[in-house]
Amino acid sequence: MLLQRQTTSLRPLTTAHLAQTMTLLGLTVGELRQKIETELAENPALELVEEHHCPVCHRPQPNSGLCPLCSRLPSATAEQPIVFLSPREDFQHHGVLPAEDLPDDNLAPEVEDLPTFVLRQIAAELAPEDRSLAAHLLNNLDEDGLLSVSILEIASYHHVLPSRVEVVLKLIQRSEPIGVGCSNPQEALLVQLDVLAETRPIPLLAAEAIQQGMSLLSRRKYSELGQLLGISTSQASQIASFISNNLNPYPARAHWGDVHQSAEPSPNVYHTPDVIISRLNDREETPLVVEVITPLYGTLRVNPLFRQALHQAPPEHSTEWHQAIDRATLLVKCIGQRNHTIVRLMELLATIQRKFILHGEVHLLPFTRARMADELEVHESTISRAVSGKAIQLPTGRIIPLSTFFDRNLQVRTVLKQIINQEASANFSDSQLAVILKGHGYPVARRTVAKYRAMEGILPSHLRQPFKPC
DNA sequence: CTATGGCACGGATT
DNA sequence: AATCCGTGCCATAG
Repeated sequence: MLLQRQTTSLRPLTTAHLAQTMTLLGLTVGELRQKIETELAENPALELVEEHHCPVCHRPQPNSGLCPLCSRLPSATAEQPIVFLSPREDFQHHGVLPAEDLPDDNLAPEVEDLPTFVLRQIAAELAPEDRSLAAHLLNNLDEDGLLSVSILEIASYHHVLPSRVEVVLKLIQRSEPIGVGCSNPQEALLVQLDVLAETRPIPLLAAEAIQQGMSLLSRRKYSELGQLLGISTSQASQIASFISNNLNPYPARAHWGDVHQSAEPSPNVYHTPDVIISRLNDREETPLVVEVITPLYGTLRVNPLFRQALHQAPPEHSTEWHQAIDRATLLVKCIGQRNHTIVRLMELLATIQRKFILHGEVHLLPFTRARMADELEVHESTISRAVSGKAIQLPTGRIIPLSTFFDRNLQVRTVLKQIINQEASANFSDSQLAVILKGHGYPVARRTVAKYRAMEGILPSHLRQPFKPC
């Protein structure tokens, strides 16, 4: 107690304040934007200055002159990714990157919002008189693709039976992104599971796990989940990993597994991408364009006028004003630091995993955060923070967790999947698979093959269908 | 006897 | 320090 007091009083407020660093690295764009917005509202010393536009591509950017992309374009090489900060907020759910990214490219990007996207899919099966119902439903989706009104509300508004609304809703839920229009994540998962079951075997009890153990599932209490379902802990966690690999509780947020530990009231875990990677054009030998998304348009800085006015501060507000300045400086500095780290991280990642980004999971090289930390000469935890909870959009439009880049066995698992899919008549047993994998350069134990199978939801050999749909 | 799943341990990773 | 991951050994099912 006494000791604590001493240490706190030892530090003079002013310098301690400035030396401090905020933990911004671990935040996603969405979280960071919230933080900045509240800070902006509360702190008069903070100022958001208007952005400029690049004369070539008209993309908004902090400085005048050419934007980072356009200025680096001439010297771009295929191996070296172009990484820069981008204020883009308007990504598309299923988005192929809008063409505005390519200077000289005059194609207007076809912007389609989620409601129209879904409506187009179901149009054929939709009775004309139900069109307004569908429209009403689709317009009440929240940003996660979940329905924010009740069926009864809609029904009574349109003077129809709830069952009719349900029919339309079912139609919606079964279209891409599968699960849109469910009223909660749980329901969305179940619909997805159901649809998935038509094309591929799914683990037993997966549905039960979602129905009964949703809260356990999201808190990663696998042993309790196992007890609930009457199965072992490892079985439970295998089901969990299947779910997080293949299903998505927030349909509009594209493919993004990893049920995060933070419990119920934080829907922000699933979010818009923090980084978007695209290719410059369709040719093979092009540099990757990596956009690290910034939360706001414009640049954040300490208001110079406020700083000038500091001398004339009324004495009773003097310290208060100083603190405001300090806070603002700190925030600006930390945001800069955050951006810097992420940019460097992405530069290296995009270089190393170029093949993975372009050609898929088979080409993912095993690479640990520790190694990355070593290369970048930062602490391991820095990388961990930078990676965790963030999402990245690949050139294909898929959104995946950034942590996938450090998935140690994804590569082997995909190869395994391929082998099993290609297996002609006879199904390989786990030990056979182990031998084959060894031949491909992946020495794994038979026991491990079994685990990978389970993770991918592939049944044991004697239960597998001899015919592969392809 | 063969193929798999459960459990648990040790080492790597975060 | 906590967690994840690959593996070996044993039990069980077919």
